[in-house]
Amino acid sequence: MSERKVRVRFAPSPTGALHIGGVRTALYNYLFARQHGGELIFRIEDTDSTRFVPGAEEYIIESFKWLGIHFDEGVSFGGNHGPYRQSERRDIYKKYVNQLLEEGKAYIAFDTPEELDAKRNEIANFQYDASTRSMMRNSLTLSKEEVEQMIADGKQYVVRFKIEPNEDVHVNDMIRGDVVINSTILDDKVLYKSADELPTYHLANIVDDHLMEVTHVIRGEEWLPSAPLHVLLYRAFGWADSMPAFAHLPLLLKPDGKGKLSKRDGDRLGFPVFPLEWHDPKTGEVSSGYRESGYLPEAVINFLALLGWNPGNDQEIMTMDEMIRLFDITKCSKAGAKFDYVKGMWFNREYILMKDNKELVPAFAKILQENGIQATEEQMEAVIGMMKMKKINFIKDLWPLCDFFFTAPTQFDKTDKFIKKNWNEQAAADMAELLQILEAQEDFSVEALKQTIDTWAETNGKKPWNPWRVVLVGAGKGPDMYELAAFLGKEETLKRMRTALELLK
RNA sequence: GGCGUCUUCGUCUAGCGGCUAGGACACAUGCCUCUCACGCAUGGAACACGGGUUCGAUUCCCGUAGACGCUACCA
Repeated sequence: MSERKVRVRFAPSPTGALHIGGVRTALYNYLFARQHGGELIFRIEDTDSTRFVPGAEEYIIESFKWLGIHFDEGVSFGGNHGPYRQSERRDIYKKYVNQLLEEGKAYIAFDTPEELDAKRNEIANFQYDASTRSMMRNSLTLSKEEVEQMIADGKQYVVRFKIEPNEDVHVNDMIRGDVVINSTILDDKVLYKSADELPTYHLANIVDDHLMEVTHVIRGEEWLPSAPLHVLLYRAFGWADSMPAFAHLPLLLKPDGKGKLSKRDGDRLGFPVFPLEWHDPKTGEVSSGYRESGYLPEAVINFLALLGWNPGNDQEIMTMDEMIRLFDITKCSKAGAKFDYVKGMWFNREYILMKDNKELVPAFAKILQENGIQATEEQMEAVIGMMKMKKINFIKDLWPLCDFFFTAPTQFDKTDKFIKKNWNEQAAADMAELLQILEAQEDFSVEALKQTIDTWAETNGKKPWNPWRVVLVGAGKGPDMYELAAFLGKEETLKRMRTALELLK
C-alpha cells in the first residue's frame, strides 16, 4: 500500500446521545490520527431516516468539544471532501449503486418485508443468498420488462449485493490479525432502499470512506462480522488497492454481569454513560452526563483510554499529548473490558488533586451556591486548599466535609462518637480558658495561634485540639485547628466558642 | 441454530518459552496524627479445563467449556 496521509473518521448516527463506548472509539481514532500527523473526520451517518433524533448531532459535537477531541474536517468543521452528512450525499450513492447494478454485482429485489418475514417463518435459518435468491422476486428471476414495469408502477424495491459463495474472505485486522470468513455464510445485503432513496450503512460507509480517502477504519468489534462484506464491496468497486486497514476495538461491558454496557446499567448502578446530560426529545427522559456529574474531561479521557489499551508499563496517569505519543493500536486488548466506573472516579480524584486550587473555584462556587452559601474567591480557594486531599472523588463531595467553614454548628449531638469522646467537664473548663486567652489574642494568623496555644497547652499539659474541634466544627472532621481558626477569624471563632459553651452545658 | 471473536487476581491489565506471575482500582491491617483524610508500609487475591510440542509452558498448536458479538429495507 502506498504511503498515503493517515485519515481516519468517527461516524456516529444521530439517533440519540453519544454512548461512552463511542467516545472511546472516537478517542482512539483521534490518538491514532494525531500520532501519525493525520486527519480525523467527523461524518454523520443518518441513512436511517426513521431513527433520526433532532439535537443528537449538536449534542455529539458539543460532547467532543468538552472532551477535548478535535476534528479536522466534517460536519460543522468544514473540509473539501463533503458533504459529510450522508443524507446529503444521495446522488453520490445512487451513482455507485447503479455502477454495481450495471456490472451485475448487485440486483434489484421486490420482496416486501412481510414476504421476507413469511419466508423466515417458513424456512428455518432462511438467508437471502445464492442458495435462495432464485426463489425470490428480484431482477435475477424476473424479466427485464417486468422489472422495468414494476419500477414504473412505483413498486418499492431494494438493491442487494450479489455475493459469490464459497470464497474465503480475509480481513487483516490491526488488532486481531488475519480473520477469515467464508462468503457462503454472508447474505445478499441490502445496499440501497428505494423507499427513502438512501443507501444502508454498508454501501454508504464504503463509498464515503473511499471518497474521503480514509486510510484506517477503527471501530467497535460489533462490526467485525460484516468486515468481510466490506472487503467484498471494496473489490466490487475496484478499490481493493486503496482499501483502508481495519482495527476492531473490544467492547465495553457491563460493570457487573455480562453483555454490552448500556444506558440501563448507568441508571441502575448510578454512573453516567453519556458525556453530557441528555434530554430525550421523544420521551422527555433525562440521562445524566459526565460533565454535569462533576467529572473533569481529562479524567474521563484518561480513564477511557486505558479501557482496552495501556502503554505497556505501569503508567496510568497521562496527558492527551503523552497518550498521543505512546498510543499503539496494535497493542489494544482483544477482550472486552468491564466498565469499572469506580476506577473512573479514582481518575477524577487524581485529576482534581493535580489541578490548581484556583481552577477548582468555579465548580466549588456552584456547590456552595446550591447550598445557599456566599463566599469570596479567596475563601473558596483557601477551603479547597485545606480540604481537597480529603476523601473526595468530586468537588461536590467537598460540601458535607466543609460546611462548617461557612456555617457555625447550631446543635451538638452528645451521642456523637467524637463529641462523646472529647467533651466533658475538663474539656469545657479548658475551652473557657482558651476563650479567655483568645480574647486577648490580636494576631489570628496560623503561626501566631500556634505559638500562643501550643505554649499554653505545653506548660499546662493540655490537649485542647479535639475539644476545640467539637466547639468550632461540631463534629470529628475538618482541617488543622489553627488553619480553621485563622480562616474563621477572631470574631467568628470567639462567637462560636461562646455559643458552643452555652449549648454544651 | 449458524458464523466470528475472546479467556491472567473481584475489576482494568503487564507478561510476548525459564519470573517468588508485576502494577493499578477496590478491600483489609499497621504506622503517622488535634478529627477526618493525605501519605507511607503490609496483606489476601489470578494464568478456564484437557491434550499435545518442548529439557521446560501463563506464553506455541489442537480440542472442550464458557463469555461476548453478529446473524434487519439499524447503525
